Amino acid sequence: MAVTISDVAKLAGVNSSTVSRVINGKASITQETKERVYAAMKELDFHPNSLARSLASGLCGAIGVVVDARDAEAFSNFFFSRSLFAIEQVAQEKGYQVIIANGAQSKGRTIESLMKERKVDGLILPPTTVNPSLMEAIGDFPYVVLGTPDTLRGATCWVDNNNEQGSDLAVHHLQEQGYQHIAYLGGNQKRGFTIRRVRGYKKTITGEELIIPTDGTTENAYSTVLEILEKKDRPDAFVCNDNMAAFGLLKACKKLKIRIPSEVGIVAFDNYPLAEYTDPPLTIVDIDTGMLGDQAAQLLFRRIDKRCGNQQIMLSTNLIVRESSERLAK
Amino acid sequence: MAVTISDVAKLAGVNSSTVSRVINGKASITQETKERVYAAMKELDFHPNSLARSLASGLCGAIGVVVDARDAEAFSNFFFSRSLFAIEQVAQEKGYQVIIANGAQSKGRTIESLMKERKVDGLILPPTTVNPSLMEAIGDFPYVVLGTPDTLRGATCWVDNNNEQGSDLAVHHLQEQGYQHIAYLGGNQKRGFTIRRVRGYKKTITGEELIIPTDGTTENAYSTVLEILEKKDRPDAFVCNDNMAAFGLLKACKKLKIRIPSEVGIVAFDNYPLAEYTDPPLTIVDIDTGMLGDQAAQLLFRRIDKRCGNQQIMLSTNLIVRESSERLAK
DNA sequence: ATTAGTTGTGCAAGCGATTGCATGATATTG
DNA sequence: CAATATCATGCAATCGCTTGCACAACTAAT
Repeated sequence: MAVTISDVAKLAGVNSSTVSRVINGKASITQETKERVYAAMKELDFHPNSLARSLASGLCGAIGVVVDARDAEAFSNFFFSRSLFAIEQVAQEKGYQVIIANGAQSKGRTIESLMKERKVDGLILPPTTVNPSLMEAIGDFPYVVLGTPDTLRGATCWVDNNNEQGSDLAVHHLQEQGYQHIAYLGGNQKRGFTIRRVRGYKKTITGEELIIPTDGTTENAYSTVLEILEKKDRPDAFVCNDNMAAFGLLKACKKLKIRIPSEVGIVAFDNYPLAEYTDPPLTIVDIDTGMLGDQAAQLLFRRIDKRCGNQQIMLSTNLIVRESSERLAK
Repeated sequence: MAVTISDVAKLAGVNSSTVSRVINGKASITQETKERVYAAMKELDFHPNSLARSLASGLCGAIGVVVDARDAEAFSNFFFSRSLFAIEQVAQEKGYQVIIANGAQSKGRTIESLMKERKVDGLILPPTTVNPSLMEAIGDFPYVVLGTPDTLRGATCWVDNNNEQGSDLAVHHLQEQGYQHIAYLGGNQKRGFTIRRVRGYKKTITGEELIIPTDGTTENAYSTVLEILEKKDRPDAFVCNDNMAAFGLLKACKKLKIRIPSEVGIVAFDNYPLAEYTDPPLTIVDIDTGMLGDQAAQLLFRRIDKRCGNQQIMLSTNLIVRESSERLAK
């Protein structure tokens, strides 16, 4: 058996509750007693059993991050992994563990189990899981949605990048650079963030609207856009829903020997490491997923500590201007 | 307070130990009793407190995945995230949680805490953390290293892709395609897997050896290889340590108008989603990170169930032949 | 010197399950 | 039909820690 708190107590010549108090830095304990306890802990190589602690204290010291990943692709999505890194960092500072769980196959049962079986003190959820029945089950359990839910926007607690504003930034920039006919390329038009980006595009655009959906792959973007570029009245600029679409577009332009940025300008959402190294480098609406994760985790801990209720945090996006859209000399 | 096992027992008119046995499917319980208990559980919306369970049973129902990530980049590394996806899947089937922890800043303290504070029943570790003192601390606690440790290869438990064999595959293929002067491009020459890949390259190569280290970025690979390609006696083929190096190489060839695969052949390790869409598409030594995670998790659970001791599992790699190395007509 | 207020520590009752042992009720066997 | 084995269930200890309450010792105020 492992070393317990009473072993330490015995060795230090005190009661186990005193040891507990020393561990948790509670109440007033004589410096001398403290030192005796610490010495005993060190001598016995004592590590408190976190399960027993949690059971007694009612706090489990873990938060859950739920993903909605049908395949490895979605999971390795760098959006997710960067947020996760940030979340883990915040949790570590707080002395919390991070539990990840894929909720894709389970229709809310993953979330329920994490919560009701007392495995976590709080949850970070993907927007796709939000629905009225889940929210009812959650009750006042601390959670934060990472992204804007499609329903219950006002009644839930979430952190998101401002996708509308991102499109606005992109379109404005392209207009300033003198592009006239700006199209929106890519994205599953059913997903919330795409809808919001398209909405921002529509709101800001002055000329003719053109929305070109894709299935999310580079290949599909390539073939789809190829046709469009061959037309006479082709757009002279594109806002791309993601880097995949942009890569496809780059390839199509290369194929047709269309020069970038002089003939066609490109701005893309998301900042893949590779976006900097394409030819030419891509102008990007930077979605700072690290910050997103950080903010979500901070907010979650505030809720766990009962220091706030539902909140909606919208982070603004930044434009990183690179060659793909710089038609005007600086 | 939450619903407890004794509430259920009371409602079902049985003892709490009976309820416990029903939950755990233990011993022989009358069908009728079982049904009464199930009904009571449903009526009260009972969820067993996993903390109390773990404390009593001695099993925590979680495994830990330790990462060694200094920055978000390393963390979002798709190698890691794909493995993680697979690990989570295996764990979920077993009813286990997955705890992730970044051990980068803590010099083994993360691992020690996870293990000794009874937070997990087993650990999946990165090869970089392996050293004699850690192994001593671990003792016979179940763990699996994901990758080959640089030290203690024979005395630890790990799962890895066969990097040497991967290089062998690559070089052989290039030789078959008639390339004569094959160079090895990229990689931090201090990292274990790079060393093993280079070893495989050296072993299989017949002509002149040429090893070109890079700092891992596309940019560095580009500038480094540009110089080399301008020389007269440049290599006519490259084995790239990773996709980043290959992207840099592609860019350099394009710049110098060197045709691929007729003038220069390329094979690269790792299978980024993008590798299929480059121009030309890259021939790849496929590192199946999903399988790696799957095998590691399976092995870990075997160890947790005490069904095996240290084991070393080496998965062989596959070559995915695409245009970048196909000089001969098929 | 008496009273009141701190302070440091011990006692013991939880937290919510699991599980070995005991027991009474059935089933099996000669 | 007595004796034995098997089955279904209850009792109570246990897992290792936290924490409210009690209390003695000491300080400060009147």
